[in-house]
Amino acid sequence: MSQTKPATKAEETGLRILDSALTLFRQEGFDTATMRDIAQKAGVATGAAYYYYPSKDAIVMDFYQRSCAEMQPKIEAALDRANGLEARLRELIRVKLVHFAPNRGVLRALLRNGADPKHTLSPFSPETKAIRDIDIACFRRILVDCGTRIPRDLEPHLPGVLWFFQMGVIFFWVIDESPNQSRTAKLLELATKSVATLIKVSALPLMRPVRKSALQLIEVVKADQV
Amino acid sequence: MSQTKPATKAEETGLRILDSALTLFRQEGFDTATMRDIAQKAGVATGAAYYYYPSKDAIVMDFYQRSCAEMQPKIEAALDRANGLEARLRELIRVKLVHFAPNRGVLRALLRNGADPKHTLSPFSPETKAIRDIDIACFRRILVDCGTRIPRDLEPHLPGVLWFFQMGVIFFWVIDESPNQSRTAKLLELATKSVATLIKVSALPLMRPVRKSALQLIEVVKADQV
DNA sequence: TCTTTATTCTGAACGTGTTCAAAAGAGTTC
DNA sequence: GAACTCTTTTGAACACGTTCAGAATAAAGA
Repeated sequence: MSQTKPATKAEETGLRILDSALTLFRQEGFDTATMRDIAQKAGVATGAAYYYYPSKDAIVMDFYQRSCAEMQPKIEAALDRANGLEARLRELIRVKLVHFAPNRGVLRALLRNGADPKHTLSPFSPETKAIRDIDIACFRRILVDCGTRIPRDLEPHLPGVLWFFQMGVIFFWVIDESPNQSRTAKLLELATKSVATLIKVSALPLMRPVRKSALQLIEVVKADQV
Repeated sequence: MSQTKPATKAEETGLRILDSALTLFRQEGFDTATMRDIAQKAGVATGAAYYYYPSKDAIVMDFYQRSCAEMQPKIEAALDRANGLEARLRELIRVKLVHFAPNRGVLRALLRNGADPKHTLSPFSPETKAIRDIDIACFRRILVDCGTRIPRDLEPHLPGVLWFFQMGVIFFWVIDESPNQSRTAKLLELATKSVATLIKVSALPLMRPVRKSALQLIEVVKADQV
């Protein structure tokens, strides 16, 4: 599980706690696995876990941050491999789902608190801003030289909107209990196609008023996610 | 707060617990108010609260159910008052926001677990199905004689989609910390207008393929919300 | 080497939601 | 009224996340 070499002893203990936690989360779920279990499995006292992580949620947070870092190269590869707006969008999201797949239950704990930006977890919180910015940058990269003309007025907001769309898909995936999450696969297929078409169509001169309305909406929604 | 006459003594105790809980929830928030506080304020032992409510969440659930029942007449009035698809949709949602306003924090606790249908709370859970069905029926009522032609293929699904849209607005409202939730007001204005336009446009013969795509998407998403 | 300081770890304790065996009432039957 | 059932109420106890005063260990300076 831990791919980095443990430099110091303390660092090694921290990783052992993280690994124990993730293993238990996978085996019995986030809620069932107790901090006492995690500490015991890591061979330390209960309190030690709190020396490394300020809370149980913080473990999930750390997992999330590490996952996003690990994913970056895979995402680069996917974007090189795929051509065109639709394929790139779909593959980018697919990479994330595949990467998170073994820890789907852990991710559920992360998204449990929905979009409440006041909660530490939640992809909208200030704590996750750094990750969010990197993420959104990926969506900006999707758009350059993708073969689809992006309307000037829409362009600066589109990465954020696509990121939001991605969050919707991930959210759906996390609570999707169909065998092998096949419904999410279908959704991803259909939804990316629709999104790509929508963007293409929105570039038509006739669609200017529609774009205007959409932009107004985006403005209102974005106001707090500074 | 309690408007119904307490028939039996037990019923009266139950209501006292509910009232105490809601008062404390409003005063100090759902998390800060403890079951011990609630019981004490109601003048009973801690365990008594659990004789009437199986859990702290269940109190919020009861509040939600009662609220929805109380709201029904107000909704009827709003639908009589308003004409046209857009106005009806907007007023229906506005009635709900106004009614919930004093207990916005309580509703936040309800929506905290997002869309996880496995959680007892959550507007998607089996426990809330009854309320959901009544709610969706209201949106069906919006559509009849609203002056807008609804496409045949879209018509059976539209009430559910509008209900979902409403949930989105409520969710936004619950986490909206702008003064007097003015951002939600703006969002409601813009979003209902867009939705109404979208429905009108979707009726054009030219839009048949777009409708098809949308319907496929709806099919996939609806599969679990039996 | 022997202090002194900083880091790492311990385990008891707190407050929380929740459970439960048993007590207290309230009705009903003889 | 006494015995018996059913409903209501109690308060101690449990498991959990979390805190914290202090012990153990490591690092640094004399």
